[in-house]
Amino acid sequence: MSVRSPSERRVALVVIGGGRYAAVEIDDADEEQSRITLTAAELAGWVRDAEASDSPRWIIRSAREIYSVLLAADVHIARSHDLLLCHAILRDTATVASPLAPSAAWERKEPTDAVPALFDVFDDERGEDPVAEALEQFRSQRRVMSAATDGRLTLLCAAESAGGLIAEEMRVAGLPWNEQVHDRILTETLGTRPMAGGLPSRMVELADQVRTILGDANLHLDSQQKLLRALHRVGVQVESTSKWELAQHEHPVVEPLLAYKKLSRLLSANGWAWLAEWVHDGRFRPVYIPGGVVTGRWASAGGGALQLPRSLRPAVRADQGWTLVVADVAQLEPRMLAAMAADEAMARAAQGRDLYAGVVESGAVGTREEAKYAVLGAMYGATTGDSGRLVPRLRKVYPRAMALVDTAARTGEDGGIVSTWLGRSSPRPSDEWMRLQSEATSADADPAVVALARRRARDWGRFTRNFVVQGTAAEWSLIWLAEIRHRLRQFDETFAAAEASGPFSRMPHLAFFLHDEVILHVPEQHAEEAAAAVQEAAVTATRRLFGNFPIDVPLDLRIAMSADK
DNA sequence: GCCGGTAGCGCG
DNA sequence: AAAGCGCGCTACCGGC
Repeated sequence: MSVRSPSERRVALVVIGGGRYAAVEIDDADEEQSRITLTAAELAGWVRDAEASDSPRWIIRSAREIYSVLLAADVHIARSHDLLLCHAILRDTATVASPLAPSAAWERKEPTDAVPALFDVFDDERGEDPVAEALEQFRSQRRVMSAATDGRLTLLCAAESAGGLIAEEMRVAGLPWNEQVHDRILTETLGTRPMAGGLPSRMVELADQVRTILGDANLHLDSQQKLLRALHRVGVQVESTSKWELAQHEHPVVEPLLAYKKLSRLLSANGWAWLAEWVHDGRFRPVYIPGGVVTGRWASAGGGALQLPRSLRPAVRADQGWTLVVADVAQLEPRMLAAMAADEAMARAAQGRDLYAGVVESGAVGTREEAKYAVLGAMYGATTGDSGRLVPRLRKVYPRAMALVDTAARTGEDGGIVSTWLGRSSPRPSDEWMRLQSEATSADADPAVVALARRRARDWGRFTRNFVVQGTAAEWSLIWLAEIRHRLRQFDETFAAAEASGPFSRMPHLAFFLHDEVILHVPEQHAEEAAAAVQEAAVTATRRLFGNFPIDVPLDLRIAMSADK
C-alpha cells in the first residue's frame, strides 16, 4: 500500500443504475475529467485493461459491493479508496477540527446474513446523479484527510481500503480446510458419529456418568436451570453452571460434567453440521467485515471465522504441492502501547521475542506470570484481584506508557472521546450514559444513582483505555496485511501469469486473518519467498506507524503443511 | 412456530 | 459474578 502521489491516476467506478457503471477519470483537483459508461458485461474487462496499463487508484463505494463482482470475473485491483469504510472513519474522527459531515447515504448497512449486499448495486433510487454524489463525497473525504497535517488519516484510509479489498479476496480464495482431518478430530474427541439425531458415543457416556452421579436418569444437561437444581441437590452449591465456577468445587460430578460441556460446545459450534454448512470443495469461506468492530478490528459474519477452536487447527491444510505460511505477533498490544507513548523503558523490555520476560528483567515484577497479568491489567483497566494489585508496580517502571492509558481512561470517564494512533476515534457515550452522569452531579442526587453513575463511568473508562491500544494494534495489523498483499502481488507477476488458469490457481495468497495472525497459502517452491515477504511487511508496518522509534514487533513465523502449532 | 434476551464459551 | 477489553454463535427460555 502506498499513499497517493500527485501524479497517480484515479478512476471512480460508480453504479449508475440499470445494471450500468460509470468509469470516471478524476484530475488532480478531484474533478471529473472524462467518463465512459459500461454495461455489467463490459465492466470487468475494462477494469482489467486499465489495471494492467497503469494501475489506478479506484474510487469505489464499497469493495463488498463491487469488488466481489470483479473477482467473480477473476479481475484483481491493486488500490482503492473505499468510500463507505472511509466515511465512518472520517465522520467520527476527533483528530481534525472539521470532520466529515454524516450522511446516511454513505453509511455502511451491516449485512446480517452471510450473503454480500449485492442488490445494493442495482438500487436505481439512490440519488439524482450518482457520479456527482460519489465525487462530491470523495472530495469531502479528501479535505478531511488532508486536514490532518501528518498524513495519518490518509494512511489509515488507504489501509482500511486495502483491507476492504483483502477481505473480499480472502473470501474468494478461502481457507484450505481438510474435511477428513476435521472429521477425524471430531470422531477422536466426541466419539463415533451418531446415525441420526443422537449424540456421539463419548458424549453419551459422559452424560450417563453425570446423570448417575446426580441421581437423575432423565436430566437434560443442556438446560442450565435444570442442571443447576440437580447440582444443588447433591450439595454442589454453585450460582451458575459456568466452568470457572464448577472448577472450584471438589465433587465427582465436576470432571465428567466439564468434559461433557467441552465436547458439547465443540459439537454444536464446529461439529459435522458446521462442516457440512461451511466447508465446500476443501475451502472454508467466511465473510469478513473490515472495521466491523468499534476499535477498527475486523468482525466476521457466518461460520464463526474468528472463533475457530485451536483444536481444529490441524484441519487447516495446504493443497497438494502447496504449503502454508503461518505468522503471528507475540504481544502486539503492549508493543503498540510502548511505541505510542514513546516509552523507551517499555520498548527496551519489548526487545526480542518475549515482552513479559523483559518486564521481569526490569524488576517491576518477579515472574513472567505476574508480568503478563500486570500488563494485561494495565491495558484492560484491572482494579482488583492479582492483576489489579500488580498494575501500580508498572506505573513506577513505565510511567509514560501508563500515563497514556490512564489518560485515555480518564477521558472516557469524563464522557470524552479518544483516538488511535492514526486517528480512528471512539464513539460518544450514549445519551442514557450522559443523562445518568448529569443526574448524579445534582446536589440532591440519590446515593444509589451516584454509585451507579460512578460504576458506568468506570466501565466506559475501561473501554476508552483499551480502545487506543486495541485500535492501534488493529492499524498495525491492517498495514501489515496490506504490505503482505503488496509484496505477494509483486513477486507473483514474475512467475505466475503464464500458468494462471483460474482464480488463485497458482498465486500465493492470503487465506486467513485473525487480529494479529495471518495464514498464507503458497505453492511450495515459493514458501521461503512468501515468508520473507511477511517478515518484511511487519518491519514496514512498524516503520510506517512509528518511524524510527525503536520498537520490536517480532513474528512467530513458520512454513508448514498444517496450521497446527 | 417466531422473536428477543440471556448464559455460556470459543477466539484475539 | 470472574478480577479486566473487544467480538460471534448456539442453545435455552419465556412471551406471544
